[in-house]
Amino acid sequence: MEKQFHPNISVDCVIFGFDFKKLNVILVERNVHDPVNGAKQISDLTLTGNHVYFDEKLEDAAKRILFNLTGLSGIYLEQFFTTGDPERLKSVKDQVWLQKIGKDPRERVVSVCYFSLLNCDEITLKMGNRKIGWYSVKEAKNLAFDHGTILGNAIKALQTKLLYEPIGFEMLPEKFTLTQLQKLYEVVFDVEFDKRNFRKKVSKMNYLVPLDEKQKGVSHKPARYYTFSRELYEKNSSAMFNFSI
Amino acid sequence: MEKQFHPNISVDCVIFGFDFKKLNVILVERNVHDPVNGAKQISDLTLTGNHVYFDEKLEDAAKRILFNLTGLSGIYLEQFFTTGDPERLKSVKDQVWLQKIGKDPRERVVSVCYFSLLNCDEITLKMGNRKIGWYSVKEAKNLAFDHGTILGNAIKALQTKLLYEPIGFEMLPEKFTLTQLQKLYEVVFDVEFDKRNFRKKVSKMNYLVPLDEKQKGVSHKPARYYTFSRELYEKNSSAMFNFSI
DNA sequence: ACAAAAAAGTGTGATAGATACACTATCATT
DNA sequence: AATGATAGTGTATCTATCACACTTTTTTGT
Repeated sequence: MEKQFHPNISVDCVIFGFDFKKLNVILVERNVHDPVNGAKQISDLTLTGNHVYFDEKLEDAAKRILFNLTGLSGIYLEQFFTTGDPERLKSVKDQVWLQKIGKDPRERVVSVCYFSLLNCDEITLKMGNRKIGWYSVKEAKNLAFDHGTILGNAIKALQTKLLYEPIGFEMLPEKFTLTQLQKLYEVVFDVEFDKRNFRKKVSKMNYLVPLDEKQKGVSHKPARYYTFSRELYEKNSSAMFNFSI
Repeated sequence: MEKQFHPNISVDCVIFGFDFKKLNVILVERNVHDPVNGAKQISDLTLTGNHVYFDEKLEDAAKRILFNLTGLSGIYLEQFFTTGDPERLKSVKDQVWLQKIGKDPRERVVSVCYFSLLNCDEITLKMGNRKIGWYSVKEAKNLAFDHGTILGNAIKALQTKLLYEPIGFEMLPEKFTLTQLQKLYEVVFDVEFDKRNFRKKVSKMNYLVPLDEKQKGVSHKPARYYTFSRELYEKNSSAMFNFSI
């Protein structure tokens, strides 16, 4: 027996990535062409999401979406918001689209939203026949459905979480430089920090471990690599992570 | 035509209240007696909640629940969590209960959870034939369904929110003393503050307005009343609320 | 080999916020 | 008039934050 999707329950994933320059999010193209003259009826972007199977946990559905997209498991995942008002899929465009992909456009769908964190460079994305890719969050405008609202909430949730917990490292490679770490905080909060003060601050975080290894092949003084030790972090749980800005 | 509940979508409300001594939450008794010998089969407590109507927004359902309970509208309300795993209502007790109240126990129900804030003393609670009342959050153990998890998440959400936004006042009367405000923060975070340092801190919040009015009928030096001015708070939005502890 | 370009890396002084700590003032009750 | 209860207040130390500029190390181009 084929697994069945629940018609009323879906999961959307806001997948953030950092490319050392800006904060990005994975979006998927949504295109509908007029069957007669071939003109574009809809051409915009959606978050990644899917309905849940009848016997599937919400978080497992989010993991499934992430795995199908990236081939990775164990990705950082956090539920942050749920949208489910009766009219959220009722715009003309959205109704046309739902028809096209074979969903009943009359159904009310509650979508439980998760954000997750990736290092942009470490993955290749794939998804059937729709184009998928990284987009700067600053340029991600006019999304389909209520996905603009979801993305806005996701960014706020990411900021709040980043103040209290050391999750920024999820968007960096295993080894990273302090400048990269600083840039990460700068793009998430849309501020700039003074280099010396930033380093003074993170130098108190003893779970940020300097390595005996430096950048190679850069045309300037190579920076030292650091790594995040979750073990050390959890040991000194008294030394709460607090990244007030 | 009678309004119909959506069988798969519900809302639960975690209603916090402060009685100047401890943090409380509204809970409802859930009793089932054996139809033959009258012995108690189930006797525990649930949060307040209900399914949403087909054409009802999630937040409107939460407002409806609050209004039916307290007769009040305009109560502070914040979505914080959604629970919807397939087995969340599948324990024997929960299945018996769902049968009793006329729900299909096989349906999967996603519950979108809101917390709201009240001043305990200002309301009288009512709800059909089930007993309802305030319970100390510290004593709220062994709740029905997955309501223990929901309550735990609600407390964390309340703490996080309370660090960033001036919502504590929602749990106080219009006029309150600084000692009452201090006690509120102490019970929510389960810490103790030094009186002088606490007052030094809040004295910088110019939206906390001292009144020309003091406590009456207390058998000790009467305390000055203060009030929270949302207007002043929003004017000086640059002076971000930040209650780091 | 040398100069230029690019980012890494480093210290100090000033200000603001956090912490620890103890006594006096004012009311009601007896 | 004395007691009990809570309100209300100041100072000294420590820690964190902020503003700010120059030297070091590497590659690249000549």
